[in-house]
Amino acid sequence: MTVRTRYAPSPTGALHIGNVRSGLFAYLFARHNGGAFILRIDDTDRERSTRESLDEILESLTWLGVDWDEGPPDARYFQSNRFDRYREAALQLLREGKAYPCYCTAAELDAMRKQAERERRKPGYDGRCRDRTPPAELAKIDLPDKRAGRDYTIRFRSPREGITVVDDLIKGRAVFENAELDDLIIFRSDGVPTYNFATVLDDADFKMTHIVRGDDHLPNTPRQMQIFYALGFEPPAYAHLPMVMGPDGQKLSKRHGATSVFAYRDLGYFPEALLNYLVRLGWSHGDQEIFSRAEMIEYFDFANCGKSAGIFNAEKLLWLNFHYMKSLPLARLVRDIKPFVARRGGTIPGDDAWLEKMIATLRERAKTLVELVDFASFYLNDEIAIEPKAAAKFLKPEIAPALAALAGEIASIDSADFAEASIQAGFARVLDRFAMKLGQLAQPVRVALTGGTVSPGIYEVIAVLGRDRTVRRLRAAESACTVAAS
RNA sequence: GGUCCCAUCGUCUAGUGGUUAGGACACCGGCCUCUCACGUCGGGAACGCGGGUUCGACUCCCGCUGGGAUCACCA
Repeated sequence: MTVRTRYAPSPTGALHIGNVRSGLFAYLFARHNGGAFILRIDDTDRERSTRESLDEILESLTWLGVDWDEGPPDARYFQSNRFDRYREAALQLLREGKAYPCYCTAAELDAMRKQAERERRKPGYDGRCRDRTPPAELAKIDLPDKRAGRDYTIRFRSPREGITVVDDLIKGRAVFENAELDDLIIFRSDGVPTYNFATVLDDADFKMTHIVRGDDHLPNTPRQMQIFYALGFEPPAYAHLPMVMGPDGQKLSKRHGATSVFAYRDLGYFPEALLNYLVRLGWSHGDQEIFSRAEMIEYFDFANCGKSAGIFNAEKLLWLNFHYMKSLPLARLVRDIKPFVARRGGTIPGDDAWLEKMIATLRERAKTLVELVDFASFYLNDEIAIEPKAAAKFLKPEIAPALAALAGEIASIDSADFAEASIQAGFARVLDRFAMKLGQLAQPVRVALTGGTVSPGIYEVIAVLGRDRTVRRLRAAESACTVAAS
């Protein structure tokens, strides 16, 4: 039997990284087994579902490179297009006496819950409408339709005796008393099926073999299995992944700051880094930390998934991003950095080959693309601002002659020969003439060229900056020294 | 509160009855050095508690404690 897994996000908000990790694991399991990965859109809640969220989900997965074999844009993979099927199945259950209409109003239900809570009983539905409709009438019951005056809900008649066993691929065996499962609503009074019902029917119709999802769904599982049975299907295998928590130990949510895939993309993270981070949160392969997509697929299995929740560690993600910053091909970085430069309204004073050289000097100093562009501003902009503190410390009158001399040396280098070696030779002559150590000259030059005291190696900076801009900045710094003196 | 899940350094984890309990992030220190980084070398840091089982438990069982999830006409 070929493995078929699915990822079924609902388009009611951004694609959350805790959530997308479940999708990733489902994806890896399918790919590892040469099976199919299906993307399904759970949009039964038409009030909250938006086109923007759908686009964000699709774009996020594409950016991450998590590709699906079946799913959008194929209309069949949207729950909102399957209402006829849900109605048919619900009617079937009604006819067979496996479901029944419930006439309790939302307000009544709410009151019942509060009452149960006061009396410290379990807050579930007590089943008061379970036998209200005689079996003979059940087959004649129609689905809810408010406009036709049928504003009741349809509940699933859950078995009250026995047990339901979930043999989870990750958590092991969990046994539930059926008496604990109340009769859940499968059709709302507005004629819309609920999640637990639609999901089961989809998983059955699309022949899912393995349900991979967060363990917050574990309590739902016995109910869903019972619906599978009632519908005449065999439940799939389950793999419940532990949750991803925020630093405070609570389920990761928006209030923990950046949590969406888009947020990390816009912060200058690489999809490789995000994927690598996510795959190691709850899964391991010995001591290995760095995984290519091919390796993830090759090694992934549930046996090496942990059972306990993990706390999202932004610093480790940052380190991974840094790792990819240092090791991705320069051509790729050139491509990736452009939108970030554009976003700052900057222009690029060179071609891709020049950009590569620039990035090469910066990549081991920047952990994200945003940082990279920040550091690159002295390369990218014609005008630089000199930090006052740096100027006060390094651009003193005494250094002016040496700066002038260096400007002359640099200016005299033939453009065909303009590289680190010739630049270093120019430095050596100035150092010799003024009897200075490199350290005494490098810092003032650094301030003159970059505006600050921190930068890549000074020869590299000059090589990338180019002769003319270097000379111009050197001369400007020289006069700044003189002005400060007078 | 009921039900279910979970428990190794601060964090992510390796470990599957006998190990000086390993790695990674973060942190601290040395080296390298034109600054900052990178790199490199080294350091501190963990088996929640109590009972069993066993010649021997981080590993198996039970209890406790702690943490989490879930109990919607949301998904």
